[in-house]
Parts: sequence; structure tokens; C-alpha cells
Amino acid sequence: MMSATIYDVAREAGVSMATVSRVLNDTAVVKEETKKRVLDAIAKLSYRPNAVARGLASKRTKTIGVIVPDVSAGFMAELVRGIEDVARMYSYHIILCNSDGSLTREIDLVGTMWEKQVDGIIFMSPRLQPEHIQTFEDAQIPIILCRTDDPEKRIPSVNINNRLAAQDAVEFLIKKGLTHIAFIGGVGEEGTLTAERRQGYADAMRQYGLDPSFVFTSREDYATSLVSVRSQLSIDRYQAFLASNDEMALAALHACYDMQLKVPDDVMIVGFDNTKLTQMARPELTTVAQPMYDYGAVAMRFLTKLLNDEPFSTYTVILPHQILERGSTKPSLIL
Amino acid sequence: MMSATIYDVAREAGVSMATVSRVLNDTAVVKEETKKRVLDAIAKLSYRPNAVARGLASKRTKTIGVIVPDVSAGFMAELVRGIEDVARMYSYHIILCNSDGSLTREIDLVGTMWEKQVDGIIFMSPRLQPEHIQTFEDAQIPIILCRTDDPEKRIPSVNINNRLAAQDAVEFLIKKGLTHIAFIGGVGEEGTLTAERRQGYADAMRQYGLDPSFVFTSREDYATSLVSVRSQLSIDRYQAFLASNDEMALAALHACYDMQLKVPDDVMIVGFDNTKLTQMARPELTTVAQPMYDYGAVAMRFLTKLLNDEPFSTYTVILPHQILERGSTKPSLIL
DNA sequence: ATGAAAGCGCTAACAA
DNA sequence: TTGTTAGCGCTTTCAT
Repeated sequence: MMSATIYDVAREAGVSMATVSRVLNDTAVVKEETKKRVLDAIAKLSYRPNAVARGLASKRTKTIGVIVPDVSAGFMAELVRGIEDVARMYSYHIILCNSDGSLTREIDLVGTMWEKQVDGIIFMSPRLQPEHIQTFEDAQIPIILCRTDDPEKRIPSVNINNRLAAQDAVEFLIKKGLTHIAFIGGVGEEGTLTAERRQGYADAMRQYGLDPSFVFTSREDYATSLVSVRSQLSIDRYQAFLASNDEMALAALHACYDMQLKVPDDVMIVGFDNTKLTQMARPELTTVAQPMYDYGAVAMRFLTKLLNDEPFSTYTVILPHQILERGSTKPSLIL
Repeated sequence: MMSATIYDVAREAGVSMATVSRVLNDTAVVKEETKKRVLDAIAKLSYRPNAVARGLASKRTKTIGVIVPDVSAGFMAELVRGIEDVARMYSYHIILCNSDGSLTREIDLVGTMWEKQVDGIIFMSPRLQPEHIQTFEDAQIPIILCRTDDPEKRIPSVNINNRLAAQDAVEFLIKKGLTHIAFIGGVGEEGTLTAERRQGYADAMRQYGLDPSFVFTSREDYATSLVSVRSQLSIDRYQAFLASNDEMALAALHACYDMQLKVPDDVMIVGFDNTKLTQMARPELTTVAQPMYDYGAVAMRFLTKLLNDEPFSTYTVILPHQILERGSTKPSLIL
């Protein structure tokens, strides 16, 4: 059975297709009785409107593009889940694309999203560049940056204050009486999230008159970090590590384990992001919590406001962060 | 500047829109020179074809629907990444939806995918039910099941042999001289992946004349499993645990830690899925590796074959599994 | 409150 | 090799 079109429904209900469209979209008042006939016809033919035709005619596709470096990295999937949940509430669907953080690919993807006629884009990138801005402007599509800092605030975005968050974490450690604190993170250049956190570390150390130069960078994966921290520890005895993410914090934890150092008694460790990993470690990891799911949810909600011309108070929403203390910084407790 | 249409390009190049369409789709031979003129016009106007109009006219949208219980669960994101990568190779995009494993939502989503006119669907579900099959048949869309068992092989699928995999894992433990082996898993009913693995456990135990009744079920999350295993261990001293997934295996590991039992010396532990977690534990976890990325990649490749009427050898592809031995079953090694 | 008719931007016969 | 012409299934004026 070939699937029914709006025309079939119209005939079945004895009305014009315009009327069917009206009840479908609730776009004008239709007499109760007529409406019922239409609804019956729809049910009888198990009619479902063709979203593609709809999109062509109305120029709104009810789909939004999500451009992310890699869904399978860390907690990105949680973020995407947040997007999708809110998108669903507003009857949107998402087209998901991975860019691997490549500039050319990111730019190309924005173009592809245009071809697909998405109503909006949620964009995540390790680092925003001039070419991005140019592309966004050319594209003429509402775009929200998510977990991607735009120093000049040209594009609507949702973020946390990474610099302040790191600062808070270091201060937290300092207030425990520690002074020899190291930062471990990726090799992020200026403008990246890692760089922001690194800055926050330095800010706090300086503020308390401590040496802020114990910054170690490596690739951000677990294995590389593990090796890196181990070699750090064989040279010097740090009292604490602030890691730029939980995976690296876990690596630090295990590096200590491998070097026979007790956490938290000999070394304290603080991670970043509050991924599930933190509670799956022994001792559990203290971490700076980022609301990953909310990140996506808020971004998507923001986008719906943009799309519906709803008012909003700011172009750059900052989500709160929070230090969650767990075993890796609690010497007194038995785990 | 309003964006250009195929008609604008045609005029600019001094040809008909049909010719432009031809060079765009390479669907017929066009004279070199004309082609060049068209290409120039396209570049000049920075024309990009409207995929929605294209979809309506051609009835192929170059998008495929991915229905998954929850992207943010475990390694699902890796699987989705596999799908997206292969999809891209074949110029497809994916619409991602989370069903939370709810039957009504899953069915509804297939309908929505129809509305969106996707060319195909990759479907994942904890358990296939008659309603699913009915829906798939009604939908008239090519569908591939992924990591979802269809006992009656009615729908094309890609899977691993979970029963055999669990059996292999238990045998692996038995050959180490262990006899008091327990299985921990979720409360999966008949037909679920968990149930298959549970069966495999029982198969192997029976085969070696051992008692296969040490089956413990709990919710599949880390925290619940942890409590569950701890209470198991306070009643009886198991020599080994085979967990239905890595998260539960990690919970078992930490339960042992909490109960002062040494892994692997007092208790051995084997997980399932080879998620990143396994290498982020101390000792590292032995696990039954499932190629998560490949899962998605193979499913998507399979779908492209279906869509292009390419030949394929079987409707039910079985991916290989493999036991990866790590510290949690290696007593002799110092980690 | 409802219908008629003109597109939306493209593909795909069918002609030439 | 290229152009003409119908649609694809809907939304959206504009009439009535």
C-alpha cells in the first residue's frame, strides 16, 4: 500500500487539502465537526505528513545540526543527550556530526548543515578561530556555541567559567595547607578550555604567593598522562595535582599507586568535569563538577528561544561550577 | 543576499537547470566546456543545493535514522561514532534519537523517521518484541538491527554471539583451576543480551560439572552492583566473578577492595565489553572485548549495501569476540 | 470557516 | 548533449 498524502486525506474527509493542513498545524480555526472528519480520515489512512515536503514548503525543517568534535570522547555523549532531550520537547530532531576538531571539516559541516536546511546549529569546538566566525556569518543560520569560548562574545554561547573554576579548585587545595601544587593538562593553546584552566591555576597560585610554574602538559588521554605523571613524580614530590579533566586525574591517581604513594595522604588529586569515572576510582576523585547534561540542555533551550524570537537576558550564559569533594582529598576519612 | 537556487546557476551559466542538475549529480554526460561554465557559476554564486528540495524530488534524503536506548550509556557513543564515520563515507547523515528502551517510544520513533523520510534505520533495543517486527514491516524502510538479537532472524542484524562469549570467559576461568564462579548481571529477561550471557555462564559451568546457580542480578549501574556484590561476598567466598558488563565488573573489583579481598589473588574478575574503564582500574580488568566502534561501522556498511542493492552473504552478521587478559586474572604478575 | 492555486527547489522522464 | 516540463507533498496567500 502506497502511503497516503495530504490529498488522499482531503478526499477521504471530503474537504480541501488546505483544511487538512490547517488541522495538522493548528494554524487556523476549523469547525469542530470538520476537524473530526479530518482526524478520522487521518487515522483511517494512517496518514503521516511528509516532513521533507513540509520543510520545502515552509522553509523550516524542525531539525537542528549538532557539530561536535567526537561524541565518543568523555562525557560528550551526555551533552548530546541533553541536547536531544530538550530538542524533543520542542519537536526538533538532531543531525549529529563529528568534526574531530578539524577546522576545515567544521567549516564544511556548517555548509552541509545549510544544505540540509537545519533550523539552527549547536556548535562545539576545541577552539574558535576567525574562519569560524566568518563561516557562521555567511551561513545565516542561528548558531549557539556550546562549551566553546568566544572571547569576543560575537556568537551566543553557553559555557562555564573555566578559569574561575580552576582557581577555586586550587584555592580549595591551598586551604588544606598544601603549597606544592601541580597542574596537568593537555597542550591547549590560547583560547582553549585547557588554557583557561591553566590560567586559573596560575592565578590562584600567584594570589597566594606560591610558585605557579608546575604546569605539565601531555596528550589528554589516560595512557599518556599516566606515563607523564609518573615521570613527574620520580623527579619531584608534589603535594597535589589539579588535572584538567577526570581522565588525567585518574591517570595521576594510578601513577601515585604505581609509585607507592598514598592518595590522599601523600598526594591529593582533583579532577575536572565530574564524569562517572570519578566515582569508579579508589579512592573516589574530588572533581570540579560541570553539568554536562545541562550544558547540552541549556544550549538547546537557548536555541529554541532564538528560533522562536523569545526574549532572553544574555548572549553568553555561564553555567555554575562546583567542587565535589571525595576521597582523593579527604585524608581523615576511611574512603 | 538571498541564497542562490539551481535556477540562478542555470541562468548565470547560460544553460538549463537540467544541465546544472546533471553536473551536480553526475547523472549524465555533459560537455566538458559546459560543465566548466556551470562549475564556475556555482562557485561564483557560492551555490549549494538544497537537500530538502532534492529529497522531495528524488525520494532519497541521504539521511539515516539511528535509534538507540541512550547515547550516553557506556560505549554507545563509540558505536554511534562508528555509524557516523561510515555514514559520512557514503555521504549520509544521521538523525540520532534516544528511546530509553521504551517500546512505545521506539515505535513512535520509527514513525517519526518515516516522516523525516530517512533512507534507512539502524535500530538498537534491549529486547526485540513482536510489536517491533510489526512496526518495521509497516514502515517499509530498510532497517538493520544492531546489538539487538532477533531470535527468528527476520530482520537483518549485526551482533556478537553473547552466549558463546560468556561461555568462553567462564571456561577461561575454569582452566585456571577455579570452580566457585559467580555471574553478575542485570535483570534481563529472555531475549536480552544479559540473558544470553547468563546462559553462556550456565552452559560452561554445567559442561564442566560445576554448580551454575551462582547468578546474581541487580540494576546494571555501578553503585547498585557495588552494594550487591559486597553483600554476596559477605555471605560466601567466590573465587571469581564474570560480570555482564565492565561497569559491574569494576563494581565487583571495588567491592573486593572494600571487603579486603585481593584481586586477583583472592578473587578473579572478568568483565564484558572492553570499555575504557577496564584500563582505568587497578588492577586492570580482564574483559571480553566487543568491537563497539566496529559494531556501528559494520551495521552502517551493511545498510549501505541494502540501500544500493549490493549483494551480501548473510542477513545476520556475527562479529568476533575476544578475551583480553589483564591484571584482574593474572596472579603471577606484579601488575 | 473553507477552497483554489501558486509556489518551495529540485529530479527525472521525455523531447529535441 | 541539452532543454522542456511535470511533478514530489506540502504550506500559504488570496478569495469566497
